[in-house]
Amino acid sequence: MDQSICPRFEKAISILSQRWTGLIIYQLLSGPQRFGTIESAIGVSGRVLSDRLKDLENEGIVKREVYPETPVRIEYSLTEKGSSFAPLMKEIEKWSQTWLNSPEESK
Amino acid sequence: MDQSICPRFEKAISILSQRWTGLIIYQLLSGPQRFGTIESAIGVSGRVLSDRLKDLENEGIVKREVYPETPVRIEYSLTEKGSSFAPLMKEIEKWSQTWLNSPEESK
DNA sequence: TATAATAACTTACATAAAGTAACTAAGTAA
DNA sequence: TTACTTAGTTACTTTATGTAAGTTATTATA
Repeated sequence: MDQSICPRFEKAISILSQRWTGLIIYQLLSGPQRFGTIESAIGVSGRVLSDRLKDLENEGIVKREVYPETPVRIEYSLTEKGSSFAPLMKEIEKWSQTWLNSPEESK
Repeated sequence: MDQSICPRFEKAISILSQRWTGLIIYQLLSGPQRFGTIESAIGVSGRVLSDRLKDLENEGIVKREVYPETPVRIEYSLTEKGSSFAPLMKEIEKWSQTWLNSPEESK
């Protein structure tokens, strides 16, 4: 199959091209948040959000913290590795503002 | 569902988070290429590559040109809009080189 | 005591997206 | 007439995602 694409680059792309991961990271860039907040902010289903957060935790991008209040509060936040996506997100924002005009016409 | 994410940003993310589109754009950044070349370079199936190229053409990101040689040669290339992904790709590369170390351990 | 509320998930099931491999079309060449 | 090549498409299988109900733990309320 491939013979020339850098495996690190491919890995990075595979993270970003998995549905929802980009938005989850973007969302967490605005600070630690709970499961339900992320869910309703980006419109992902709980089933998939649960999967993604586990994946991102395994990648060392997201950190999960439990606060034993009542009811329990669990907060997800970005690690340093996760926060390092900020410039990338800025680039996406920049691209979108330069090249995407009417938000309507995109169906 | 969501109430605060910029629709342009969301659209950009939705392009990038669709499987294969990032790699297809990246691949085309090295110049115009034929269907079969892209297919084997990134390891995507023809069925999906066909879909994606149509989508990207509709988005104005990719251009399709027919050369009636024998057998016919069809070349896909990036439009200006497509080429403008270059800085974004550079950021992904940069991120991957900073944060992804051993290409093995990522299974 | 029993019922209800809340957050964070999980499970079972249905639909959509992607992979695989065989097939088609057009234009030669053997 | 058969075969070759590129660029797809089609039929079918597997995987990913969506939907909605259920689970667990803890506390409040009737």
